[in-house]
Amino acid sequence: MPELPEVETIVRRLRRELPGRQVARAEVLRPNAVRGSVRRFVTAVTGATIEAVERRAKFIVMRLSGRRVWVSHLRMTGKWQFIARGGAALPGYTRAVFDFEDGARLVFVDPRTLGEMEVLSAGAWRARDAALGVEPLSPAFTAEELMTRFAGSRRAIKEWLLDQTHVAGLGNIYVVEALWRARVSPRRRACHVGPVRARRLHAAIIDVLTAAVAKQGTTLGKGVTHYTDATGDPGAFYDFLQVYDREGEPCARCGTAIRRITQGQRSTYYCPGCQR
DNA sequence: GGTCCGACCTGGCAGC
DNA sequence: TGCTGCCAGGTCGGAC
Repeated sequence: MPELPEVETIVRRLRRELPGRQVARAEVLRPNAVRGSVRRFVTAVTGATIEAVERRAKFIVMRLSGRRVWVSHLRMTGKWQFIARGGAALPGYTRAVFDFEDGARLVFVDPRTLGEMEVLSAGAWRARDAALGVEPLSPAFTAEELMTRFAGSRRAIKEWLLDQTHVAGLGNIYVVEALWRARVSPRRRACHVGPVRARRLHAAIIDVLTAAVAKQGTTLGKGVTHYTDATGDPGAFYDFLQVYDREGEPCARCGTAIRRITQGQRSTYYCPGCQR
């Protein structure tokens, strides 16, 4: 599922292709791919030039001419695919198509149709941005800041880390992996994560995200619902996962069988032997 | 204000 | 082989 490393991989690919291109035609095939009025959205992107492609948390942010911002979120199964002029036909589950003046296309594909996009004013995007938490791969993300924030919450640390208003961009896979690396139990209350564990967790979050970005993210399986980047390539980080999707396998650190529990209606994988 | 939980959505897969 | 029902999970909104 697209989390920070997967979205970053897609953004890096789109950044090579999109800046400077003008949208000649926009077609929304499934209305719920757009938040709000489809007609207004199509009017806003048609004729606009993409000036920059950025990532914020799990959002893909395309800066448009006219100080507008095209924001998309892939949710579970969304994908952006760039198709060069004369390239492949539209993939299955295409939800929106954007034709550029030079014949290239940008296609939004989403089998489970939870992904969505919208065009915002620069001011509206700034407000949305301000509500998101710190970027974990930025200098602003420090162990001290993390410790201070932990102190105010009795939530389980795993659920706390998934809250995008705290640390932006983390999702289920990388939270689970970071907790394993830091030897912190996912059930421990945030306010009971002391300085030693907080520093380990801070380092583990940076390490696991950096490693996953280097491997172009994680693809869990095959099929249309699994992550691929903007050119259709899968991520290669799956083999480096230590606990996620490894229920019953021995922990690489202590040999205890990896356990799966449910927290906040989501699967959590952890080692009951060495995560405390 | 913080926390919890259902809804959204549909492909994949296990079980029968 | 075909059908049924559960599972996956990021975000939002409502309830407590």
